[in-house]
Amino acid sequence: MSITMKDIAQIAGVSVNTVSRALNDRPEINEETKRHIKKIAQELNYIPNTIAASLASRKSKTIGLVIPDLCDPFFAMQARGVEDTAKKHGYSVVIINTDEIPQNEHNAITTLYGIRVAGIILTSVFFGMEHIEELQGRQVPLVLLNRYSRQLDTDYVINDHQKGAYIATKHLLNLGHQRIGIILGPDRITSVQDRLSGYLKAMDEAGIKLSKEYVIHGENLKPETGELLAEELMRKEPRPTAIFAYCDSLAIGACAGIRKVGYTIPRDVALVGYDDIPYAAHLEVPLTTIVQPAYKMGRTACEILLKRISSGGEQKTKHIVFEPKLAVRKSCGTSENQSVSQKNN
Amino acid sequence: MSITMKDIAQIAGVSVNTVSRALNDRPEINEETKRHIKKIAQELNYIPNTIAASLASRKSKTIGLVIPDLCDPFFAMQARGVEDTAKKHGYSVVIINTDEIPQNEHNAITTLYGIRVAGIILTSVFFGMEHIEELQGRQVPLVLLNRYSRQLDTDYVINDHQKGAYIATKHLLNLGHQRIGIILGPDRITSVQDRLSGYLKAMDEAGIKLSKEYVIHGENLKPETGELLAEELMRKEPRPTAIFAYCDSLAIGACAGIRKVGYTIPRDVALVGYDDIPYAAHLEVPLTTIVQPAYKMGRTACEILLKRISSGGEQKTKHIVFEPKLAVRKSCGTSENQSVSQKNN
DNA sequence: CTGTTAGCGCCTTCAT
DNA sequence: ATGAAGGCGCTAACAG
Repeated sequence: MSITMKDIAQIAGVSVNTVSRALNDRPEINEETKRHIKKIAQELNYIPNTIAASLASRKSKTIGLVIPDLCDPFFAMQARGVEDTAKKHGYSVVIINTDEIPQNEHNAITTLYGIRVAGIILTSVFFGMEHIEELQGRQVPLVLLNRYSRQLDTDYVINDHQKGAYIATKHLLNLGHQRIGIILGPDRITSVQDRLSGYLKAMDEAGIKLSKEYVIHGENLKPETGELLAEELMRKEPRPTAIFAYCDSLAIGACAGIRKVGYTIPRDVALVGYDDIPYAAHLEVPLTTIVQPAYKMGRTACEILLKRISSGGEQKTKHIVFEPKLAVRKSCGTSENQSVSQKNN
Repeated sequence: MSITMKDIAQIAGVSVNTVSRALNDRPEINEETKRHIKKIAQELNYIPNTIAASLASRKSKTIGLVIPDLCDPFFAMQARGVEDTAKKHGYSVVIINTDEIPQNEHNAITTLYGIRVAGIILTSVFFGMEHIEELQGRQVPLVLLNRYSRQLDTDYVINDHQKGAYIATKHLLNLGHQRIGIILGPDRITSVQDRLSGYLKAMDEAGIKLSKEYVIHGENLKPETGELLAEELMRKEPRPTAIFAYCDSLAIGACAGIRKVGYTIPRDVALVGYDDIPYAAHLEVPLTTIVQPAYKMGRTACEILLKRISSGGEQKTKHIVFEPKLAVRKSCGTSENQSVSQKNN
């Protein structure tokens, strides 16, 4: 079958163990024999069987990444941040998409534990934390990305969802809008709740009594969903003059939905997104949005995970919170047609 | 540490072997004891150690996906097609990005072989085929995605690159354009060569003597690169009246580049992309492009790979070629300002 | 420094 | 239908 240390050992006339030591650059070995063994391995095109090594050492060199949807550029960038960092440290990453479906997330964790990954990054955003407790019980190093838990003591890397939503809403308020609708993902997602709360806070501070009609949830974060939700919102009476979308993917769909029912951005309705995916700036109407450093967040999450893996779990939990920033583009109108001068809180 | 079959065996008062048979639903076992064992496993929250199983059975349940860049929506969609399909069949997928760098691709293959994946999908598009021969030598099932090899007998799933480029170029020619520039990725990528050749064929048929100045290659497929290349192209004298971009990512960058040097799409220059990523239709100027069914291609590639894995490699190689389609949008102008009536070849 | 002895957790013969 | 023995390829103690 495939060539093994045993083969090399026989050729070199040493024990398997010595081969192992040579190939793993252990200190307790003669430089000479090491070179010799390495040369033979080279010639035979030997590639070590990582899974056998994992089994024997109880140490895996792969990590798991559980993510809602790779097709969403925001998550894709985070995934790259993770993968690049993992690779740099000799780790591979198994990616599993969940489409925000709780059962999928649970299955993903089971699968990853089955492979005995060295650790898991949970980017999916299901509100239930049972899986997580289970993982903790199984001693699997874990980092939450884009979400956190108040009850559980885990590392996490997030953006300040509430603040971001607050800034976005405030921006719209400052432009003079009052009837501001919001389109969101499923209620079970923690960050959906956080961003909603930021929105509510801003509305409340502005003394605006909000109609519940203006807050609507979709089943997922895909553009198609955003389209539907925006249509629905624009058909309310009176219709909103501004919409805040939970994320850019929904916002992109919202653009289409708004257009479909005959309205124009920003003339009839202002739109703000969240994430600042690379396409936001290039849309038909460039999108005003909240910036998150997706790649960096992925990298950070991975670095923390790797640290926790190598530290054997004995270290204080880390909580990294990135600051959201507003990127003003055309989807809320230019300064000429703004009612109030824009103040970036 | 983590609970094993041995633990279950002790509790159930049977041999490890029997546990294995029960949990794997083997036929040669008493229904009664099977139920009993499964119940115990359940209660203990047992999750089998997949890697131990792999080592013993010499069968892995993970496949490798080598991809240029997850952040490119086209590849992301293909990746999802692969992942969904793999998951459905009980496989996990390890994704490795290469950024189109040959050395990265080689490393990726080594890594994947190291974890003894059941098979590999190579979406990266390096022209060298040495790695592939090596894989074949190592008997690793392999499917090429987006590229193919004439010399090597491997499965592949592609879109007809040459034809797609031909259609795109023809579209521009039919609109009356003569000075058509083309911006491409690195020359070592097979599909870059194929699309270039489709473009050249169309130009040749139209009897247009082409200045080599209008054909430019970039180092990668990122929008930033597209921006640079488009700028360069628009500064030629005389400047092109149309640009065909190797892919939508480059095209999106090209939009920015064209704008930067003071020109407007489609008034001053027409633009055609390739891939039809989800954002193409929503751009500042909706992009005319060649449609590829990315998700389906990923799914198909994965299905073929899984078939080859289960067939033990004994089956004829499969070559799937998807037909490219033109999606006409605004980036080449509306019919009013077209010089020639548009004929979709 | 190197070899020997034991596994890692599971699957695969072969017996029974 | 079940058990015992052996091994997958490697690492981890020990010896020496």
